[in-house]
Amino acid sequence: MKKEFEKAYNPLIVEDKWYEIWQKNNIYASPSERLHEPYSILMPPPNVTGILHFGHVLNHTLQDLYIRWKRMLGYQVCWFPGYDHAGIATHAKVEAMLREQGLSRYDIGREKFLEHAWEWKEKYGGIIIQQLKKLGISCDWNRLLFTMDESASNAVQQVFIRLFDDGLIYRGKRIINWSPLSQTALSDEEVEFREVKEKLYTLRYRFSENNTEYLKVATVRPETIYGDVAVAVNPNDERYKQFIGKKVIVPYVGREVEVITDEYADPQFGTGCVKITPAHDPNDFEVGLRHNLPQINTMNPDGTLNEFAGEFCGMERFKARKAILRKLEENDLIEKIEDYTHNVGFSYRGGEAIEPYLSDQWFVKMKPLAEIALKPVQEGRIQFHPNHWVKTYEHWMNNIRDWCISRQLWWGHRIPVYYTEDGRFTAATSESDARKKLGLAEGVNLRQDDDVLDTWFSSWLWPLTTMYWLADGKTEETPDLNTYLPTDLLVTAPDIIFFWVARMIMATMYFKNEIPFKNVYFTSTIRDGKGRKLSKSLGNSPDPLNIIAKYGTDANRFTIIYLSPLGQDVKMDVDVKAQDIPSMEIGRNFANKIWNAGRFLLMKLEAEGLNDCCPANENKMLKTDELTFSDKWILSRFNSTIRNIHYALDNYKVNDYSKLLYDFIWRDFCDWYVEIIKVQLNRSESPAFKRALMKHTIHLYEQILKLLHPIMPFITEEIWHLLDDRTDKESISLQRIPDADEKLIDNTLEEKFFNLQLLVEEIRRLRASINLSPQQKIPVIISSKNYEEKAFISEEADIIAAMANCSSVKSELNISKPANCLTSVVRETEIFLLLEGTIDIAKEKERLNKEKERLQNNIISTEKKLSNEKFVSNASPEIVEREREKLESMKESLKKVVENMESI
RNA sequence: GGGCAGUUAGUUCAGUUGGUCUAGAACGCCUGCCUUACAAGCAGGAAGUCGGGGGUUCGACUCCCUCACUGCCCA
Repeated sequence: MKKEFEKAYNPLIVEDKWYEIWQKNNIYASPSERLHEPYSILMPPPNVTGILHFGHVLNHTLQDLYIRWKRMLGYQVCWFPGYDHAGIATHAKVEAMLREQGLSRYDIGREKFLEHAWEWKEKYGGIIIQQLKKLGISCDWNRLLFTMDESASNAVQQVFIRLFDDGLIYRGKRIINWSPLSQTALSDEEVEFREVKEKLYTLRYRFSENNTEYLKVATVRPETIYGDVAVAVNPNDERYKQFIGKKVIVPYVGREVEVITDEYADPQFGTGCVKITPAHDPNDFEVGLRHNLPQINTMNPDGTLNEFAGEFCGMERFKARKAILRKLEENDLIEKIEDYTHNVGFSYRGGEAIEPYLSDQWFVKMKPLAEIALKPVQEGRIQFHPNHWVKTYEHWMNNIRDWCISRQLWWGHRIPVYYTEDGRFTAATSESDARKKLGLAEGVNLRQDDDVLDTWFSSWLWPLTTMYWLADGKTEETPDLNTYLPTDLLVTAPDIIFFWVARMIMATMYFKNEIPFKNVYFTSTIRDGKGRKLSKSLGNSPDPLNIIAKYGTDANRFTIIYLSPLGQDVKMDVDVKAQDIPSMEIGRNFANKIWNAGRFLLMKLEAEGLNDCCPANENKMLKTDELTFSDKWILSRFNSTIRNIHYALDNYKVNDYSKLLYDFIWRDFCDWYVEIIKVQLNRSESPAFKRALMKHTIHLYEQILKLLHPIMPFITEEIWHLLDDRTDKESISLQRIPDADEKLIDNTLEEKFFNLQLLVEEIRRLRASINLSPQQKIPVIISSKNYEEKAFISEEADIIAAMANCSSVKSELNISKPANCLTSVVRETEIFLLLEGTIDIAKEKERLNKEKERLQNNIISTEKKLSNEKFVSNASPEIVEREREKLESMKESLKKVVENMESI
């Protein structure tokens, strides 16, 4: 036997070895020119600061599964990898590094800061890419794209200029989501809302003309009172009609403001009076615009109050809230304090509470883009899996708001807008280009916008930049675009449907009038045993690399697919302390099973001296007329499995794919067929036949490996090489995956084999009922109901004997029960287990009685059904006929059971 | 408040257009086995009134209504 076949499969060495060989031979490189039918996938670019988590494992396994499957189907596949520059996250890392040296970014300046950022990226930025390689993925690493690469940056700049020139990008003073921690604006999608328990303070706004009277105004943010410019009531609120137009004093602040009416004031909320603070609340901002109110910004970018907040200037916002409340309290300006639960926005990156903040920012006008992006999804040109995400997508598109794209950072694509000293501006590729657009003379001084673009402003171009669109800022058509756009599949977590999926559709539709991808697969969310999302902050996520080291990549890949049904979350027990996920044993044990099946086949070939025998018949397979019943059965099962696998993958039921393979390999192939070929080898005297049978089985096994390869690439590659003399340049991943041969699928034959399995299992059950040890082999007589079955049983007697551990299996036609035996009836066929010693009559009677009762109950319910005229007339004839046959068969079986009971 | 999922053995899930479904599998559990590929294994077993209620139908896990609970998304 080949020494490589250890008793247990050890994935560690095998996996590293093959990934290196694949890389060395560059077998997953994809040409730009169209040679065959293409199939492409865009890898969602991981964040450059990121590290591998289980979401990546699932996501990349799915993508690799499809890429490998399609590659083996003969498509020209291309999987585009890359990573993004993660503006805020990277910026924060570099600033933290500087802080350690006692420096701020302003101390060293923009240029030096960027040098540091690039250094950081080179040093730590590749970690996630290296980790992804551990997953065995077959993307084309030659195409690795970073969003800040020159080619992608050129496209980003062009896109900004074009959208600006088309009037789809504008600059404006708006309330945006401000991150005090990162000191930058965020888009709406980067804000996460969470329920927070706070207090609702009802404050007293005294009337100017009569300061013993006051309006009660409820607020959760008393620290913003310095920005109050009005108090609003609903125009229909009878309670306050008399106060409209009157002046009130902002408590403690002392500013006199007017009572105005606006629909925004909700009579149901609080007292029905609401303070209006246009610079600190998006709704108030709108109210302010409607009523021409001033906007008083009382906060600094770092979240401290500014000089407009009087004595609280410089105080952090939440500390200021407490301090202001104390003052209000002292001055008897608080009416009441209630518990109040509401949603508060938090930064997606930094996690701190978002500040609605008034500032100048750049926006993309989304309405026109949403319209063109909605169409292909509604028309089905882009399909979502599971489909129900379409509704979420539609809702977002129909209620879309403009996208804030400017970020007050240095790391990222700098906004290509140039300003004159007198405030004119345009978007351009360079200063001189800008001068031309503005009609200015060569020497005129210009200043470029300081801000950079949202990282997603580069990610939304992913379908284009990965294919070198506008790589030089000019070239529209590229070979890659011709070959691979639209791509076929996008696999992504559902939480970035708006961030990314929707916007890629917008960009690709707008700039290319083409869909970016045909299918979007939304992955499951991975949760721990308690149903909590795996996350760093909860500390419930083991490092996937540790789990891989323990169980192997293939095992991880298989298990995670096996456990993740389409559209539902995956729950796995995790043990972070031990860095363990016990359910990974499913995949590991399965890999070991596959391994040992291969080990057995090669051992058998060698042990029987078959590998050297009959050189003339080197490649001889079994001829059709040499196939036994069992050989035909496994071929039938195999081909229907292939058919079902292709169907499952075509319909994104990856979970079914893994289960089909698991069941077929473990149950049909290993438990039954491999055991049966042992019998078939034993009963033959002909080495030539034996060799042909082994060739046949090994060929079948090899085909199984191919079907398995997309999900377990390493073990299949390893075994495929052990089965034959193959060079490292050859790879199972480049082989053709088998197609189902419908001619070999025979349901009648499978049904017949199923009956044989029932007989074997019933004999085993009889043996177990009297605790026979495996050493005690007992003779069995099977009494068939007809001649055809009797012949079949004698034909397969040796297989039944081997599978059910009998000393002999004798086939008879309708004989009556011999003395001293255990009996059972399986679908009218009787089994007699001949015993030497005495049998436990009471126990046996009890067992048979149970069976009798079961049959009787079934007979009664079936008779009831058949005596129901409405059933007979309404149900389809086949159903009625089936019920009749069932009834007859059960009656016959019952008769035999009763007879056997009586003759004990 | 609006929308979308889901609720089936101890656990995680299958269950295709309603009729071999008196509901399957895997893991776990119990029993017996180191049977010449595999103890990471083999054989056997126990375990569910399919979330509650109502309806349609000859027939409902499956279709409709309603309620409850869980999760997600958006206000």
